[in-house]
Amino acid sequence: MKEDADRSSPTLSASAFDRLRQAIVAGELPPGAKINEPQLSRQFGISRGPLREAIRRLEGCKLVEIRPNAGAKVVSLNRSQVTEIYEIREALEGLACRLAARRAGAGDCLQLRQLLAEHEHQLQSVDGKHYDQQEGDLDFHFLIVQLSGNSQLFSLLCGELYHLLRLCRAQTSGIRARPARAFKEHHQIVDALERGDGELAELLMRRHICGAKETFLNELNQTITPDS
Amino acid sequence: MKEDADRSSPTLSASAFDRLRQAIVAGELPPGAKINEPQLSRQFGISRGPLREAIRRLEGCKLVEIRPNAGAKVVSLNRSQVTEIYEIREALEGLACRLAARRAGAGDCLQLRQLLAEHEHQLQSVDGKHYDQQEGDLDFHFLIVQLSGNSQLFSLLCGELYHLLRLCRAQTSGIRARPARAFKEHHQIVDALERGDGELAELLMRRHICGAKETFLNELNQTITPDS
DNA sequence: AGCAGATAAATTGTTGACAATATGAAAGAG
DNA sequence: CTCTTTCATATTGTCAACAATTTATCTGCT
Repeated sequence: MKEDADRSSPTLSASAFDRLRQAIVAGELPPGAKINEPQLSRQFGISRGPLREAIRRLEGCKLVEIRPNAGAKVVSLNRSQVTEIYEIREALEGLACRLAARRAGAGDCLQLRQLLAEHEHQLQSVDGKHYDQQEGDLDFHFLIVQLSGNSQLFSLLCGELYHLLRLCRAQTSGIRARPARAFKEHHQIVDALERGDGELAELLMRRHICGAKETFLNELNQTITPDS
Repeated sequence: MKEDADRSSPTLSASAFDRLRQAIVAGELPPGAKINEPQLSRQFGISRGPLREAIRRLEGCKLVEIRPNAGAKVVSLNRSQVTEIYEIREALEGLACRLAARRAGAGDCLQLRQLLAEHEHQLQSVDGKHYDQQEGDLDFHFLIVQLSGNSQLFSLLCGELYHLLRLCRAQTSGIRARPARAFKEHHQIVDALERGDGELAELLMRRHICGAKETFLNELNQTITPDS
């Protein structure tokens, strides 16, 4: 949580929302952490009014839980809840892929390939940056959701679910498994998109996410086990 | 928008949230309507602080759109956006059905049948109450989502999407088509759930929602066409 | 010592006032 | 007459203080 002044956001409430969300998904405010309004208002140099509005917006993203008269806490997800999120993600990104296959042009697929190439390059050169590979993975999925053309789906996945996923990932050690396999699967998905094969693209994406779920659950097992 | 004092909610903000959401999904605050803070705060007899918090929560439900320094408006969905929502709903409720088939016991299915019987009875007796049939339809879907056991899915569908659907329905004339067909499809879905056939239950639910989408889009065409 | 209840501190909920911005109306130029 | 500019109004954004509730601390009793 940096103490920098303002991120040139139109309103203090929006700025606080951005900063808080960033702090949460980065793990600086770990799951279960209490949201202390006086402390944060001092830290951000703003009043409690806009801060509370930001917290209510975070509640809408399901990143914090508010208990009346007892304040807000960063949401803490146990294994079954993480599984639930991956189930939802599988269904929604499968849909995104099916839709994207009908709308993606040659340029779109090229953009996807370039993105994958960049990530592959970053991974091969600097081995210490698995962290970025994580964010890169979301970039890929982000782009496909955008290609789907379904704006409601976009706001659901990129506005809520992906942030929840980043929050979950911040809980684990940060050591990523199976980057090579993920790249292969990503390319296969683009293959299907290029052919306009929505059915296959959906199937591949669902499998890809299902595998990611199992990988992540294994990582959770190897991490400390508070189970929240 | 009733002027009654308070609905015994723990906090004024939560109370205002409930009242505003109800007013929106009931069509009392129609799509595109401006959310006037001074007016509503007078109307609710509360200060603007908790009211603003309620509005930020409504934004999280996607029921209002906030433009910085210009206030909030009730969201207005055009045909393509409604289509997008139905696409998402199809994927998510398909998932819900598949999951519910694995968890639903005999008692759960009986409860579903009873619910359907009640609705069928209401429909046959009082013909003027198509309106309730609408809400009853959501009750059925609500129960299935609950049976899925996926709490994240529940909060997504019942906390957000269903309210959006009710908002959309308030735009149309209120004259419901195809109640008989819907009942038949509902029963077929319960049939599949009873047999524990998740694949079939998902397929039937997806078809059911797809049909509901087309019906609704036709109703929209017969209504006035501002297209927002 | 350990626990129950009372007291004090801290935090959340709420309010009304002030500042900044946007909306709408009136006046003036082309 | 239309468009632009200016000004008045209304609304949003923010703040600091107060009230209500919860949490923590400290007694006093068994």
